[in-house]
Amino acid sequence: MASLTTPTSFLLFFSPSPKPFIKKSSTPILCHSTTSTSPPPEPTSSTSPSLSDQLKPLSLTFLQTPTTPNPKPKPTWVNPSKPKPSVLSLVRHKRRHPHSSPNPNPTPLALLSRKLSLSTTDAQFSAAIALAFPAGAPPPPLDSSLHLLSTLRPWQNSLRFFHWLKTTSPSSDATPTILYNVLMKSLRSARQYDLVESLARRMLDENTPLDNITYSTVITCLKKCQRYDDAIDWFERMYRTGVIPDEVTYSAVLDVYARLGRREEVVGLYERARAGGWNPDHVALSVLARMFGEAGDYDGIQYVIGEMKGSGVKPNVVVYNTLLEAMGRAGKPGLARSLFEEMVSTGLAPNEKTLTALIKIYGKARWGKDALELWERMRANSWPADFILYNTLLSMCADLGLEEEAEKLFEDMKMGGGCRPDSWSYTAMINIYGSLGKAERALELFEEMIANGVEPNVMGCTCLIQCLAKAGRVGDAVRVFETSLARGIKPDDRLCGCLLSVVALCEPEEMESVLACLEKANPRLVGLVKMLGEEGTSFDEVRDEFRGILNEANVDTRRPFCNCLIDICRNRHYPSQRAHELLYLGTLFGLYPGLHEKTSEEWSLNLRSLSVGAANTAFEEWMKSLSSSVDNLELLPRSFSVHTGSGTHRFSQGLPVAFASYLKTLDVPFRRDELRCGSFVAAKEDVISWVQSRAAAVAT
DNA sequence: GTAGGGTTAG
Repeated sequence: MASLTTPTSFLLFFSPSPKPFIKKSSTPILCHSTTSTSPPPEPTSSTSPSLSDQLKPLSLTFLQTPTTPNPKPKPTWVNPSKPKPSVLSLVRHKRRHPHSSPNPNPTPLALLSRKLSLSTTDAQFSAAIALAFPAGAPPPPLDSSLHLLSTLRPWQNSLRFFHWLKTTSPSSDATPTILYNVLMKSLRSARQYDLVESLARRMLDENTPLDNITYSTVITCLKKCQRYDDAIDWFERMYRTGVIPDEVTYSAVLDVYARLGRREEVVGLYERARAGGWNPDHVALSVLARMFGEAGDYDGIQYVIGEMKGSGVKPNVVVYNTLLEAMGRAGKPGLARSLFEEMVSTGLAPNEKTLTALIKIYGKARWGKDALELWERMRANSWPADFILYNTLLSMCADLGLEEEAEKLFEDMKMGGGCRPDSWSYTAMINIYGSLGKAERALELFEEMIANGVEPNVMGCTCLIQCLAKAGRVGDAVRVFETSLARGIKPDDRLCGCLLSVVALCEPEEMESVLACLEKANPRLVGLVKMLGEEGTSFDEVRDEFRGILNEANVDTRRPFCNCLIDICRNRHYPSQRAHELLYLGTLFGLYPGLHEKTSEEWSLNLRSLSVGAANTAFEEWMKSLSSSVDNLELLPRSFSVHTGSGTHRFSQGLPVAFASYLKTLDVPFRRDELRCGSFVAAKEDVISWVQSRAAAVAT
């Protein structure tokens, strides 16, 4: 890549299509397209064709819907020697029923299980088992073995029992599949996922048949540790070895593809199974709904609802919860509300998750009134609440600035039974007081939290530091940071961004103490801050180091980092070109999409996502480019506008006010737009005469 | 807890 020469003006608003210098390789993709918001293309299949690729031609055959009704449909599968290929078996595995009848009293077997569970070493276990099953005595019957395998604790004892069983039974006897399956389930609940997979490999090695239960257990284990590709390998192995998945295994795999974001393949597999005569159940529909919700795909959600109605499945509470969540993600709060009313009217009782999903949706939509009404209705109907629901309500109050309601809820939690405030609850309260500028109350809550033995989390610590610094209490903010670090909080990128903003806004004599905090969290950022302050640092050095830091940072914190660094450069009187260099790089890296727009009617500058310093810097660049346009006699629009937003958002740093006062110092023709809140406008004639008068001033 | 799949938080 050719090195970019240090430009005197960064041509921010001219460069036709800036090529980002971001490494092209893997995960940290910093170069978003600035024009398109469409998701990245689906990953293409690798070396061997995937299962769904192989199934595609068949799927097309099945999915053909004749445009004209065919009076005599020709059966597709006429040759009985060639059975209709099916991707899934419509028959579920029969559940095995133990021979013994249920007994309310602890059986000898249950007592034995307890005794064996006391073992903590191989030797102890061997001794205990030798007592229960003396040499020469018959081995335990299958039912007893199954009971022991699934009830022994901890999982090591299940494994020891399994090994003992294998050594005691004659080697000619194959180990029944069910023993493996039950052991696997036990290991899965102990989160020993790798062990489950190695047991499945052992079954393959010793030719113990794997059935649908084995496969679905292995697949869900791999799913739980995000080894999705391995899960798909096992699924494909089923077909290779002639085991046709049933609906349980099939929906587990649909979920695997869904979590990989391979939506087209999920739909392909789903429709393929539908074409084979399968009627989806609640689980499959939930998987689809979750997937479309995750993607914010409203059409997909409608498809699921259509499938539900079409196949006659009456949604249960889980399906409703998933659909509600999906509606929320797709940004349809009104539809979520009607779906909820539909659910209640069918007589289904909402549970904690239903209500949590709704409160989240109402909060995001800023429907405080609806959220509070729902809360009243919950109490009136005695609908269930848990601490997640309480915390969601508190967070909603924090987002909407509902101080009194939050305090009432928080008191409820302290008084009530099972829902004691935890670090999330305290964080929400600190967030409320912090965003209302009540630094003292926020600090009191932090101290109360620690006094009550609730460990602070990184979010609460960030909120508190932010609010203390805003109140000018930088020393307290530094102390909170030190305390939190000492209590084992691991600073994340958000906290670093928060510290960086304190570096920008604190008094000069406080800067070193804040940088010392940041040094412990992200020394590289401190290095960059120092580099920026030095006269001798070249543009290329800034670019490379800044890019390196951004590539390491969480995507959501990249723009805040850039904003804060620009503020630091301006507030600390760093070399004057620095702020412009950073804004240029930020734009190049795609951190400020849609910064300016041109229509024939109006050219506009959108400063809404910029900090005060970044906004001023961007405005200066923009005015430079407008001057050039005037000088070059370009076709100009009737008006020019700058948008700062109304400043009512909770995180707003008062940009409209700051920008208005900055405008006054500049003597530029922009004036507040009386019609559009947070906008500033100038007419073409005023801009032209301003440019000409400046040129005249320079000439004299 | 006596074989397998889906839903909850900045």
